[in-house]
Amino acid sequence: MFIVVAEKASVAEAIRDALPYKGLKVTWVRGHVMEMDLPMNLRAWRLETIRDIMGVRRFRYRVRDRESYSRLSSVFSGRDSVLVIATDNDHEGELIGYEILMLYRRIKGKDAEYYRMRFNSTDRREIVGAWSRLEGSLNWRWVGKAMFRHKFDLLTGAAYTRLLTLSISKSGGRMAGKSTGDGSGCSSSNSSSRDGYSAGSSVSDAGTRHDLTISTSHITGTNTGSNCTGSRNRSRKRSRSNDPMLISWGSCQTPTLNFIVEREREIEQFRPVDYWYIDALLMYSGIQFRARSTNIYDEVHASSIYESCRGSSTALVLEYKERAVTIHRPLPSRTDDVLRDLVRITGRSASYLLDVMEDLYSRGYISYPRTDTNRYPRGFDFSRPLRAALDGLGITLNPVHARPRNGMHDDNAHPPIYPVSPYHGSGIEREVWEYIARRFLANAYADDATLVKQHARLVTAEGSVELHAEGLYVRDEGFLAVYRYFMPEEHRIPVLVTNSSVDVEWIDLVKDRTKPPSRLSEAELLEIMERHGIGTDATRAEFPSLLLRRGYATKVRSRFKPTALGTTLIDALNALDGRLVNADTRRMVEMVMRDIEDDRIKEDEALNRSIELYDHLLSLCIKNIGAIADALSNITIAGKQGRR
DNA sequence: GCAAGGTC
Repeated sequence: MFIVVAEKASVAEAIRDALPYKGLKVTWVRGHVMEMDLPMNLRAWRLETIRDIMGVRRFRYRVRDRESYSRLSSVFSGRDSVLVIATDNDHEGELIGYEILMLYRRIKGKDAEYYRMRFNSTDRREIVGAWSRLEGSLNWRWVGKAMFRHKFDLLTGAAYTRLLTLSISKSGGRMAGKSTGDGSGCSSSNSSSRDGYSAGSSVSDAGTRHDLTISTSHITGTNTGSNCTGSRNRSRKRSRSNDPMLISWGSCQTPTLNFIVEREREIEQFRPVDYWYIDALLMYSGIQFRARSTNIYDEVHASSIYESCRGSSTALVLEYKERAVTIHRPLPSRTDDVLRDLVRITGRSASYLLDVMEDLYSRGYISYPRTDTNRYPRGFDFSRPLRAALDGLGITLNPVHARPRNGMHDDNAHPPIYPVSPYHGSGIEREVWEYIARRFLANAYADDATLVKQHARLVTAEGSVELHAEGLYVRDEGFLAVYRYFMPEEHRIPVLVTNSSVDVEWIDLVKDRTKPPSRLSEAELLEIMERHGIGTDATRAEFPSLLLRRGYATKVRSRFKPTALGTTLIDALNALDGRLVNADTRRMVEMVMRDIEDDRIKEDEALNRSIELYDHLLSLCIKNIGAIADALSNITIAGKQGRR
């Protein structure tokens, strides 16, 4: 009996439909089954043990999804069961597969046979194809790189967060206290005989060893609380008023906050400058159009120029030019590009929109929504997405071959997002589906658009002041016909002839001043995060919301403004070492992950080397913690009073 | 009570 385990229920269902065979049982988990945590002796938050965190190399692997864990346990206990790992085809899916394998081999023995099934969509043929080419092993380099990231982020995140949080509570900034002890039902009050089982060496393949200790106390214990695995609750959490103040640090959240603080600094330091320009309304063969001079930064000079030309009733055309500009059709849909556009189009937050995509995916309307790929694989079958898009949009198209414009990104795990079946519903789901369908058509079945930019240079009859007029119109609509989201606004000027004369309707002197850059919108923040490799396509959307919950930033007219707490935190850390706040940490993590994947370094050595630097920076923080804590405490106490 | 990564 093959036991096929998918990463989520919706995929399990698709597999069951595609492979309706006897002797095949499909079940599922819900993302990670296990969660990495610090060993028990470091459970308590204490300043004295913070340095020890960085030295941890044996991790506790806790069961986080008890329901999946016990369901799998009982299925694996069947006498002739053989595991087929059907988690997502990416490194995090590989790690989830490893978690499943650990459990399987605890039951079946350390050499028990298993298979890995790889597919990139829940499309029936894709699944049938994957079943026909099962692999005999996990990709251990993928497991290793995912494991490295988990460990690095846990050690650094826990150490810095505890240091910052504990030191401000020491210096009097602590909020109304919640006990940090047990009583939650989540502790290991029931010590099972299997507690402390070490899985490290028993499931290593291909020379890969992972020092893990499985704690089974959650499974066998009498825990009824749901908050042990409550990631759902976490994201709903709004108020911090009853929590002890938490000052968190993380390789993704801190650089994201830093982007917001940096922008605020630019705005604060901005000094506006006054300038003037000549503005004119002109007319040529019955068509009105605007023209203006370049900016003049001196008031006296501007006035004299204006005085010299204000009596003009005509202007002379010095030059008229048209320039064709090609607007390329969009690339295949990657999560990041799609979210950024949809945030602009719908005004909803990226994390919400990703939920909507997840929902459309699980109901079979679009392909897997978390992808970093914007090129189609060789042999990709466009016919079904095409039918889905045309049907769902009510468009007819003469049969033509797909000729997608491909990008350069490939995560080697998922194809771009494409429509799988027509969605005829309404509301935000429809908006999202429609965007994906339209983008699919625009990319693979439409031409680039051609715009024409017009530029005219004129000179006033009196004073000889040079004026410029700009125009824009669409020559070939191309993909814009099906993808109207960011349609350029047409504003034509008449086609002018050199040396001809145009009428001046009025002429004016306008005063203006240079403006500071605006605060970051969510779309801009996401774009910057992506450019710096902060987060993944699946998680990036979460961080802006997290910063709001932590009280590091607020949203003012849908743009991000750092709070005093956020600014103080960044300033204090940045003063010690820029690497504590900028995107370097993440860049390093990404690089090391690539090295592990390409077998240039082993996971344990990668961890030692990377932690070394952040251990050094930690001791720097500890040396200076007095000043950091004072600055933060002043803010948090003031902030607390301010909220009352 | 920590991170970031999955999914719900």
